[in-house]
Amino acid sequence: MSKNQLENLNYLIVTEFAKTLELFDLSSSEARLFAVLYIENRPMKLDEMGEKVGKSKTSVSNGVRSLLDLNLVERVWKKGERKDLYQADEDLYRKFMSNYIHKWLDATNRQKDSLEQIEEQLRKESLQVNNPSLNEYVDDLNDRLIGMIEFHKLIQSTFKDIKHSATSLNKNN
Amino acid sequence: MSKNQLENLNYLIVTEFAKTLELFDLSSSEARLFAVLYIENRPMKLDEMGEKVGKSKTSVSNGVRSLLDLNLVERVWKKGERKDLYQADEDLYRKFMSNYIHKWLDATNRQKDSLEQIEEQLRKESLQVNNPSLNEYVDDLNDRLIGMIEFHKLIQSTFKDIKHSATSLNKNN
DNA sequence: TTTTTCATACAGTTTATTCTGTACAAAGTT
DNA sequence: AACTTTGTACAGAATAAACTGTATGAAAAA
Repeated sequence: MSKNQLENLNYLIVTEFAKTLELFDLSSSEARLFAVLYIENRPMKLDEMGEKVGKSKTSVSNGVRSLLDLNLVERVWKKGERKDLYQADEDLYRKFMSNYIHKWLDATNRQKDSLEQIEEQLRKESLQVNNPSLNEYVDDLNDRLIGMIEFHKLIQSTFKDIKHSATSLNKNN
Repeated sequence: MSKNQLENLNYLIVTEFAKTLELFDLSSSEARLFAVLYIENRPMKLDEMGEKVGKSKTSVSNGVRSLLDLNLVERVWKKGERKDLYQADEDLYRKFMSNYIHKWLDATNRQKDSLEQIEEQLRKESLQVNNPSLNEYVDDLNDRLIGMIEFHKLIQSTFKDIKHSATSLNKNN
């Protein structure tokens, strides 16, 4: 097997892996960048990454910062090295999955709160409605609100389950 | 409470609900469109929806078709009505969650297969490598591949758990 | 201190996505 | 058959996202 063939395989792997990472709401560039960092398995410089993903240094700099913000990549210090070095977190599952679950739980919690607040407001003000057709409209609206809130609760309970399943999986490793 | 105030609440609810729906990979327009259909709780015509979401008929037509493709909305027939009528599926949780879970399972399965295929290819061809430095590279690459495949397995096992949890939730309703 | 090397802010460009208006074909009405 | 009404294909406009090259300031090297 030639070096060329190996580089080809490397390229394929990066491409496939990046597709999976996009499912976690990374942009395609971010996904590819992380995939490269992960497969190289060593601290890399901006220009090295730029070379590998075929993007400008500015672009890679932005990408790396996103990944840093998401806690998927860390900056590494090496004696006598002037350029910044970055490397991918090893623990794929924990980083990606738990990030993801928390994102869902946060978001649905926030939105459920908003809806419940609206529900309360609706309940309060509906007492002052005498017009029968308006009253009916309020009731309908309230039904729908309840449906939505229930939906949010179900999502949350599902993701809480995942959360537990996820942490127990981690324990077994 | 005035009719105007109610419309205002309605607007707020749609906005909040749409945010949640975007988490399921709907575009913001699709999300808003579904939210409107759901809150109205009745079959709606294209122009009515266009009015409510403030978009052109063409735009709504495209949006509705996307939602139809995703099985989130259905076309409804009504006697003596020339225009098409569409309404939102009632069962939010089942439609959105199970769609979503299957999407994950499908995608990760496909990508895991690709990676395993590459792994096999690597294993076969690596037997013909004599150059020591290339050999090391092959081993490193293989390690990384194994890490990725493991990652995919963990994701799958997590989503299979959710799938069960989700279906049991449904039984209790 | 001067010079070099680096990361990133910024502005402008390219590319991709979303939306609109017109046009047309299919179906309904007269 | 002639005329309306309706949904959507299509092409172009508007908007948003991603990328690039230049410029700048901070830090290291000379």
